[in-house]
Amino acid sequence: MYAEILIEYPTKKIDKYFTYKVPENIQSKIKRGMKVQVPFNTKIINGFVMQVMDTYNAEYELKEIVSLVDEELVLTEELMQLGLKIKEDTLCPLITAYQTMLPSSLKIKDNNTNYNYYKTYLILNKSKEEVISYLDNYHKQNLQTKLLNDLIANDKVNKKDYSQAVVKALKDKELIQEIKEQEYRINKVSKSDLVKHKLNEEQQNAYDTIIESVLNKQNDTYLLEGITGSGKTEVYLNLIDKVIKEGKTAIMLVPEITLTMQIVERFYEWFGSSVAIFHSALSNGEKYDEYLKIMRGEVSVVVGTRSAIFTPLKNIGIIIIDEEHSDTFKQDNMPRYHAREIAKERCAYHHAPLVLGSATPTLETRARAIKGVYKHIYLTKRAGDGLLPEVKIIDMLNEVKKGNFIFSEELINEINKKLEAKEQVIILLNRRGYSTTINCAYCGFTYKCPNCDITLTYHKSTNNLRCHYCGYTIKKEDKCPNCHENSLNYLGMGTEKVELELQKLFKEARIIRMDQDTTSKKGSHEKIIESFKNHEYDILLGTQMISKGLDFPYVTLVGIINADTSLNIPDFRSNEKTFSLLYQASGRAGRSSLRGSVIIQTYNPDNYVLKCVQNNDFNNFYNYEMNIRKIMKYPPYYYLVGLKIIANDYNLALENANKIVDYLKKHIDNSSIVLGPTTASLFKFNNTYRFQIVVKYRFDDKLIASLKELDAIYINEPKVSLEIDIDPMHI
DNA sequence: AGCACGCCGACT
DNA sequence: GTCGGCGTGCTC
Repeated sequence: MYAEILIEYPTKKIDKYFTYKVPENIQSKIKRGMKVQVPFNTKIINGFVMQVMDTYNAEYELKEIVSLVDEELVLTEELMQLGLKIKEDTLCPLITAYQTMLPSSLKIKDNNTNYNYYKTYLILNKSKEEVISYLDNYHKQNLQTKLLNDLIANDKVNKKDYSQAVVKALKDKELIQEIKEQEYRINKVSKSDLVKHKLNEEQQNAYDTIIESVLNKQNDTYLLEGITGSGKTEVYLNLIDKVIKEGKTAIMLVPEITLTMQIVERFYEWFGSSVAIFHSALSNGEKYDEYLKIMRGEVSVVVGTRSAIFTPLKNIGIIIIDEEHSDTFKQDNMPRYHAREIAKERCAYHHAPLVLGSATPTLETRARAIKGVYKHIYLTKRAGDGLLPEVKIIDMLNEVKKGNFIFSEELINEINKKLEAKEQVIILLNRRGYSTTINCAYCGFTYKCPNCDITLTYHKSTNNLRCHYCGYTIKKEDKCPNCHENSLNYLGMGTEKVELELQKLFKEARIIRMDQDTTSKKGSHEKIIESFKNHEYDILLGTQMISKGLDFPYVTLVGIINADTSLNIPDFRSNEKTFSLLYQASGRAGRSSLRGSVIIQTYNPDNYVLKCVQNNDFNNFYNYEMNIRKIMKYPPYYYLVGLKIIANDYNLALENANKIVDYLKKHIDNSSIVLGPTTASLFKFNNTYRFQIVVKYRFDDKLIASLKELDAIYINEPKVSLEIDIDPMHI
């Protein structure tokens, strides 16, 4: 008997199967998808069984498999096939695809840690009658008596509840013994007095439509487009409830669990121990446990982030992706997969519907829904009595003239009012883009590429501005070309500075800040959110992380400082991102019966994106932005591929980048557009130089083959590496 | 990926 | 004369 083995090394150079002999003692157990140990070159390493064969024509002596690593862990046939698909779609080594499906504790690589978690219990070693008669003759009222009585009443007790000495004494008397039981680290039970909100008409309608697909085993994709606060979660909960009652399972993906703890709690309340959660903030042991529960078929629902899409649930009845526009669903290292695409595959396999939920879906998704590829369901009303907030746009140009650089008069007045009324305020400060962009402190002017409509990136060494899509370059002037002020070196402001300023203006206010610095510790997210929710603070100041999914009933004002910064990020999606960010942030205001208001400060008060946010008008924004995408040939009208050429030597990188451009232009369809090479957004990083090429295409059956060809060439190129990102989220 | 083999330079 | 630099090639 022989087996084809996929080796653990995640490199394209050995992305193939190696054949081994199967020794007698494991022949009856070995199966496709199992983890084995094999001798490889000079070492013993792990690998996956890809195929078991009775005969094999070897040209030389084959080595033997050493052992099976884990008989319980078998990658299901579904996932085995999914791995091939991922390799095909993202051009990664096959083993990398399988590795990402497994929690790190189970990955195919050397680690022999036993993640099983045991709890030690004490049980009686003699019959209850014997112990009772012992106690009758033993009159001391001490801890030993207490423990024995406890055991008579409860059969088993937790060892940790009693001291080592007491346990030892009774063990020596041979009255008790210890037992170990495997325990899951996370144990939740459902709430018995659960309040289930009655669905409103729209929600009920959405539910009825989608559940039809579940019951008829139809592989439909739905876009559930619901305004903030329209109660999408309630629809999900009801759908999943029904799916479970049908004896099936469900996966629900969320962008970031820490920010979505409120939703997870709802899931625990409904489904208790039938829920497994899965995300990166879990410890390895916790992940191992949750994975084990899923593998053993002990749970029906998995709630988690991107990687949860690979959990080995059987008989999936529905997959839901909440906040489908979030870019966390695309992995930005190998394999560069998008959870939405994986979800489609899995739903097709299980004949189950996929639900994409968002208030601001990506244009790609919405375009498909409008074309009828996806089924489009709207939720247009807030679930409670809440009204959508009133949005005001403040022209910061006027404020700067008055000397207000950070807070406008209007915002200060409104904050004061809210503080007096004992209501809460959220201040959102836009993070600056990672690239160096230049804008004018007085009028907000930014340099844009005339060809790509992308903000230009500043290069200090050459004092010029460059488009990192097409390479367009312009010299930086001293004076702003728009308002002619000498004010072009404006460098935004950080959350800390704003916090200081805020504290100065509102001396009595209790302010809490939430950004990268204050949330680095595990659990700090939840702490900040919890304490703000409990009204221990009046003002929450933070970056984008405060804009998503949170529900604070007493927040009635959201202030957005510097709405422009995200518009200026050099990315074709920056309008979309800005709309979504501001719209989501606005949605934090007035979620209960109190009417909320939103103040947006900007240097571009007439900007279309902001106007659409003001009118809560996603539809209008969509039409406007689709038009730009069409003219500029961006998704969803064109597909994109991003190529990065990385080398330690500037000239080597550039030469190869040029070669690749030539190669592509020669080999791919001439309806496709090749842009670049140009410096990548992180041009010089870690002493390596990065150049970038962007391909825009509509229909090109030669492209993928060419990319594979290039990929194969650069595998054997030691000094230059090539990274290909098909369907990138940003370039 | 990891490791052995191999062919060149400056040292106990 | 040897130790060790890393470039090259192979792994069932």
